[in-house]
Amino acid sequence: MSESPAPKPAPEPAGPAKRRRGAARAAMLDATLRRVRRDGWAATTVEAVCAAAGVSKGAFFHHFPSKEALGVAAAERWSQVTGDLFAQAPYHAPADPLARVLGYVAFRRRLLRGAPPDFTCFVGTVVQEAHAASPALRAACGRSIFGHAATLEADLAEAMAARGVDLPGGAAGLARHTQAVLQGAFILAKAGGGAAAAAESVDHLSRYLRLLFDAPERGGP
Amino acid sequence: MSESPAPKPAPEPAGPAKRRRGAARAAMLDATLRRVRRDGWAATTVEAVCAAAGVSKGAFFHHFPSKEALGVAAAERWSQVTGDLFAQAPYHAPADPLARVLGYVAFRRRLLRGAPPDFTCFVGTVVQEAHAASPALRAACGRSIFGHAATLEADLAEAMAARGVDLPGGAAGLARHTQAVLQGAFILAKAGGGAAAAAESVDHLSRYLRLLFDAPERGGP
DNA sequence: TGAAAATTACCGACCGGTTGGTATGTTTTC
DNA sequence: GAAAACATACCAACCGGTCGGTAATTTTCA
Repeated sequence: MSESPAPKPAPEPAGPAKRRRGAARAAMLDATLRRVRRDGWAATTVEAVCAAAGVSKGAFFHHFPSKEALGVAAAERWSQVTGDLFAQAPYHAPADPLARVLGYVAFRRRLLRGAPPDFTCFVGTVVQEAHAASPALRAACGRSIFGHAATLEADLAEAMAARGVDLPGGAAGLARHTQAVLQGAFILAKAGGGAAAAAESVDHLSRYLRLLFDAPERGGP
Repeated sequence: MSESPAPKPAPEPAGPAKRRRGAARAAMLDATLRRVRRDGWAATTVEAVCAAAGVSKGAFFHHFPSKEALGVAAAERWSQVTGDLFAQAPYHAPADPLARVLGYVAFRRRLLRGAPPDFTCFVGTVVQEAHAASPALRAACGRSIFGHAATLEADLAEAMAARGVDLPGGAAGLARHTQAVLQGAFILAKAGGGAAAAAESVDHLSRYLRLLFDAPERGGP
């Protein structure tokens, strides 16, 4: 999936202060999410993760067999954190499925504030760097992105059925497209456009959906 | 900008065979484009570039003061190679500006074949990895992406004027959105969707443009 | 014109810092 | 008291970058 606010303003003490047993793993995961979104996957060293999490290198390799395994675990945590965020978001309330879909896009749009590290997607960042070198990481990121897309499918399918809209790729294909627009928006933001450039694209996505569902007779290519 | 076929099936002899003087620099640039599209920026070492180009490390640092400088030069070469490709493409022929715009999208769609390294964008890949660490690289990639977007602006503006379409971001904003969709399509391809997932999104982009220009009264948000 | 001079192109060994990973010891918790 | 949860010290490989040197090319000027 993509994007979210800080996955929790956890205390994260700089030193190995007193912490609940087993908290080290979670601290390393959170540090990984934050660091990678800022610096990228390759530029995030395990020592940097350890320092940010306030643990030693020995602790790191006690919990994770390799940096790659850390990435897979972090991608799964990303899926969970963002999954919760979107599950609890208010856009599910409307009875009209189209309103729920547009509410989702508006919710995403509202998250686009601050600098790229604040709103860009962990798994989107990682998959671009690691897709060739690490099948396991690629798969974990793919599950996150396509899994999140799948959460939109039901609402989209319902809206399409209600308004008689038919598309070549179906609701699933349209759901994937929403994620492509978001991921591309993040790239433009990183290329210098900032949150404004990303928001612009999300606005176009919203407009596309409204055109699509207001004028179902103007179907596919 | 984004994407293209192989930037030239140059001979690129593996060894330091007889070559025209000064060809080393071009060979290194081409090797960089190919390697980075396959492995990413950080995973592409200067020694790998040298090996692929059939030159020594000494030659590399004779032509480029640093790896970062190589990246900037490669981004500029990417702009030039892809600029030529699109300038010579046939989609400029139609008299109707909307036909030219849709021709561009169809042309991009046709390029989506093979594996991600064959159709993804060099500067899009680099900027995601290097935007935080290297302002110079970020700027070079930004120029490439936004510069390519600007080549669509005139046709879009003409089409909008001809059909009475008005949008918040104007023709420039819509041009940037096309690039966001393409960049996002590449991410989905790398996440496991392959060329098919990318093509699906480009189809949605084409549909958006057709809806937008066929129904100008259904304007912005 | 032609050879000396200067510049450019290129080579490959080497260096110092970094990085992922390991081996081993110590503390904490059940 | 044993096992899990840490910490410390260390290592080998790697990577960007440097350096002294050589060959080819171009420029200079008698």
